[in-house]
Amino acid sequence: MVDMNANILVVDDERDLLELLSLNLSAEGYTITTVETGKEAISAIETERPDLILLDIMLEDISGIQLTGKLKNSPETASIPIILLTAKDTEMDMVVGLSVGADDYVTKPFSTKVLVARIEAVLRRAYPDPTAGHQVLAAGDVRVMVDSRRVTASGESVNLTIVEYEILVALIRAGGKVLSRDDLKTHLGTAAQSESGRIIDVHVATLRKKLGPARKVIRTVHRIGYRIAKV
Amino acid sequence: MVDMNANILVVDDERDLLELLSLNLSAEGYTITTVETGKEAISAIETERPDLILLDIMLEDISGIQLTGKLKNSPETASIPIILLTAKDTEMDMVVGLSVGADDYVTKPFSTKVLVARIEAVLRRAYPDPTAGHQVLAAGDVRVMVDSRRVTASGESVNLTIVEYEILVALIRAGGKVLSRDDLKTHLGTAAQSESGRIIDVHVATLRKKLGPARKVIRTVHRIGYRIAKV
DNA sequence: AGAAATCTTAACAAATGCTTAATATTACAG
DNA sequence: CTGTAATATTAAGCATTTGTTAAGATTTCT
Repeated sequence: MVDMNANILVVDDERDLLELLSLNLSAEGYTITTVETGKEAISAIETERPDLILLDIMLEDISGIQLTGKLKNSPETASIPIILLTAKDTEMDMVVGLSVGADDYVTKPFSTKVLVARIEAVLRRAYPDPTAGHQVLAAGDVRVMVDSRRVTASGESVNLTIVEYEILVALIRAGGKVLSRDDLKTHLGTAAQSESGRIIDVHVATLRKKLGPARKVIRTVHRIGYRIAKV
Repeated sequence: MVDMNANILVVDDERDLLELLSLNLSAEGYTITTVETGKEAISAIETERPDLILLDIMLEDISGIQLTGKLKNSPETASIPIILLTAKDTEMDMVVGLSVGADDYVTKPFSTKVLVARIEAVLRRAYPDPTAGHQVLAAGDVRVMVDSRRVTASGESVNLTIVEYEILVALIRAGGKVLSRDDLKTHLGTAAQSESGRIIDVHVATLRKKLGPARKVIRTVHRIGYRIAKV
């Protein structure tokens, strides 16, 4: 379970259903907030910051689909998963709902068991286990996401070429140890020939340029090579 | 198991077989109703509303095939799955039976084990697990409804070929991790052969074209492969 | 079997980035 | 402080990689 205490907002204009859900979902360990109209929902989202929204497709003041579109188009709320509650006979609406950005739907009537299963599936998808973490290399303000080969410097995303990337990773993995230009060439596979000398210098130059202010993590060691600054 | 307590109607004019099935299937946890004629079957279907019908192809008053056609043509009964029981020497009939709408067939004589396996397979197909949920994959403005294999880009429905779809899903499931062209070929099963490399490029091109403005969710990683932008 | 859709191959155009070379700047010895 | 060697930077040519298109091969559907 991702978050046993997920904060769920239920939006529906049937009081009976609200009461029922409130009771059953609380019993499952969720924190429930209920509102009856789209307007109330919007303000509740701001104040409660729910982890998940259960949204009836038919509300009094606005359609659940419109509200979904609205929420999914706003950067602050786009990441909040939404499960639509629909009647069986509104399958068309449901398809539209999904294409507008809803994460799942459940047709009424539904059992608590089914609903809880869906809720957990959606939560699991929306909030992946952070402990499963992807490998991240870091040096100073520079971070390297190994899986996706993405690099950030001072929080900014940076686009490195394969050579620049390999040089950076080799240096960080060396953990402060000095790597000679030949060492680096070896890491690049281009090692064997090691003909002309200035290649690495050029790549380091472009790498530093792209790193911007964070460039200081790459230190030159005169007559020896390069190393990562441990700070 | 979808429904351990499925209600099964057995229609056959051999009493011995009825008794045998009744015994064995009850032991497997199913609720069994048995009748000997087509006429009885029709009234039993109305009163019992069975989840599955085991139907002998040769009855006294009506052929199992005719009955199948009748049931599959009536809206109220069309969704009830039917397994035909046939003798080995009536293979022709069996083919006709399937074309009329039967869901499966078993040739006599059969073991309980085989029959139960078929029953469960058919039930699983007819009554999918409601807790399985309707998974939706998302990346930027691209959404994939896994159930229906439908894809939308910027809200517009998009028609993808199998290969394009598989590439898209593989990339999204990778969650931003870079997939090499070989990785993608593996996902397509076309991995082993197909030496020349440009295939994936072409499919990615057509995929991007179809995605329109949302094409930017597929990023090229030079010399490595492709990945999904986590926008 | 014929038609339509899809997959694959091949070719060329465009872009990317590696490398070279030429020039500017910095580090270090004396 | 000055000269020399080492390093940094920049720009441009060239090779590789990728994007795209169209035609042929294959599969699928009717």
